[in-house]
Amino acid sequence: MTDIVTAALLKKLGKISDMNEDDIKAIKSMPIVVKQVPDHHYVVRDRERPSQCCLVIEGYAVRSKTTRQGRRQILSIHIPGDIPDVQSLHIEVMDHDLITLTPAILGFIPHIAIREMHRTRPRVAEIFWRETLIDAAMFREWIVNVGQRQAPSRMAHLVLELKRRLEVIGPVVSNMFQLPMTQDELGDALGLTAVHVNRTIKQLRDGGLMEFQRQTVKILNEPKLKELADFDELYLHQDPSL
DNA sequence: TCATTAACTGAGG
DNA sequence: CCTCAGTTAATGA
Repeated sequence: MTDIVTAALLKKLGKISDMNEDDIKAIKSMPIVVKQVPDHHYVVRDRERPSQCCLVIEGYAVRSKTTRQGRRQILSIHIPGDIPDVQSLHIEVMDHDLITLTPAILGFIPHIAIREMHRTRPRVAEIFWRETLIDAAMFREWIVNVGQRQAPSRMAHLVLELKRRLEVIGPVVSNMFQLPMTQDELGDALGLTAVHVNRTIKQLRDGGLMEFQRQTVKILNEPKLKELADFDELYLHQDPSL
């Protein structure tokens, strides 16, 4: 398996933990089936019982849930290096959907292989544990965001979180990065209507805080944006020594 | 199809 | 009375 498949994953895990060479070797030697999928492709659906986990190698994906009335809540945004459905390893039935935002390259890893790696390399199991708990911390922050913050803070928070996470794996250049979501999709993530998302983006732009054009975010005034967002990156736990 | 903007509305502080 | 956010509608890219 070429290293590009696990490159982003290893960068991220290296950031949140101290791995040794054997841990890295074990992760690199997992049997991974790589597939290309189109944008807005359902990778796994609510109620399905996958026998493998999905590693995002290239592209973006979201986890979401849709109510009977057809209203969708986007629960999390996933970037290369993420294993969004790692919970399926120990919870058989999916309770939400996993959908690509962009054309994506995904790696599928059989549950059996991950379980075996966890048995032979307990340290890797601990690192996956830590990663999963950080995932939970991000959900807590997401709840606070959607439940208690006003629209401009919500938007600013989402943008800053994504920037921090993307920086670990690479693609943030001169304060710019890809946010491949329509304003309607951002609304589903933030609990706002698309019209209000548009108003909010305009407000942030007029305030000189950030720009959002053709799926690209440019952060113009990060200190002000952080203050507005009430952004404290502790919850990302990217530095294991803290 | 998606983004933009205005006008209006109601809830709630 | 003011702020925030949803709805509707018109317009443009």
